[in-house]
Amino acid sequence: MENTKRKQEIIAAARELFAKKGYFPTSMDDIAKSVGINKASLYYFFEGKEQIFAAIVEEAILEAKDYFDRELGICKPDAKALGNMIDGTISICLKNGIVIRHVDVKVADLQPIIFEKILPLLNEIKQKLGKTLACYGVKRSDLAAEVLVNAIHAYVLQRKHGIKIAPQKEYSEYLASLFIN
Amino acid sequence: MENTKRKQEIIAAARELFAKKGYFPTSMDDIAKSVGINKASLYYFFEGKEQIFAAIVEEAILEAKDYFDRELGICKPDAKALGNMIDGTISICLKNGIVIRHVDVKVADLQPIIFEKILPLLNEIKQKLGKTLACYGVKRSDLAAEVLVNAIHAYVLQRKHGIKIAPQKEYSEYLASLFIN
DNA sequence: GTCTATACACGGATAGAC
DNA sequence: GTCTATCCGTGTATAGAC
Repeated sequence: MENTKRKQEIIAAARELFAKKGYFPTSMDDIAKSVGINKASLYYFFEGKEQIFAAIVEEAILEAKDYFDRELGICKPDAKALGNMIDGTISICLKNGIVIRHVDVKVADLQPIIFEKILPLLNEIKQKLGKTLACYGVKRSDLAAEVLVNAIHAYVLQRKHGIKIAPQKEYSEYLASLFIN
Repeated sequence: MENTKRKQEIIAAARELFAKKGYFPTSMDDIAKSVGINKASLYYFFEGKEQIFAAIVEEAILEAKDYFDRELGICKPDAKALGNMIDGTISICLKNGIVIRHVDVKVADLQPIIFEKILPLLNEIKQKLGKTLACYGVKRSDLAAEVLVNAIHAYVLQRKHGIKIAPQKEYSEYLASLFIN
């Protein structure tokens, strides 16, 4: 039961490295060193690199889904509320950086199962976001949701890599203002 | 002089593969097979994998810069014109898919020179786009440019990987309508 | 220019001692 | 659980014949 702690350390270290350097450039040795154990020990907890990745994705999906289930239910036609929701979304995506990089998963040619877990979630979020926006009185809410998700996606991607970009709060509020005046 | 043709074939094949599978998962053998020659022959034209990548980036930068120098000069405050410009941008990015994935370049930990070539271009485009939008009467044109570039970025990324997303024309027009009413 | 053959490094993974 | 040692596949790159 208490090996769960080590396992969690590994997931945390790997999440950080994958998000920062990418899946392929991160070696098992990198992960091990970051945790402070020997490479071989990783295989006591996980079957392999893919399984570590899968665990990260699993965890991130649960957390993201949880957040959106809470936040996307309400309908408060208010630019400020929308701005806050966007801000929260960015924060969550920054933490679980890997989720937003779903294309990388496909590119990685890992177990397709992983990819097939993420895509439905993303679509579900888009759907819910669309409904929320519709209730906010936004026209073409389907496209609006698409744009919103994309704008967040790219923002997170750049932030993760230290590329200079607008402050999070400002960006979130501006995004909200595009859809609600 | 006429080895330029083969060189161009290699660049084209590699561009396609890098954009589709990513830099690391693409092997020199993949590229060679795609061209229809032996792996070893690649080294007659290029010093190595990084150099092929650099050549792609070089070419893409020139083409993109050329396009934007032509398109971003004019100021025609018209949603239709803006929609067309966005549409053209997406097309160019789809062709030179790799440019838009500038984060991958950083992630790849290739010659930093490459990355430093792309970032200024991207910023230049953002700048010009901002000016154009400002002249279109868009308020907060700096943030608008950021959002626009990001929305395009993510769109291209998903298209490249066959993820179902709104049709290009529709998406472009909707984006334009967000900024110009 | 293009090939075959091969050197060589790196990274994922396993065996087995402690 | 964690280690050392090692295997082995893959992929970049080179040597050298044609």
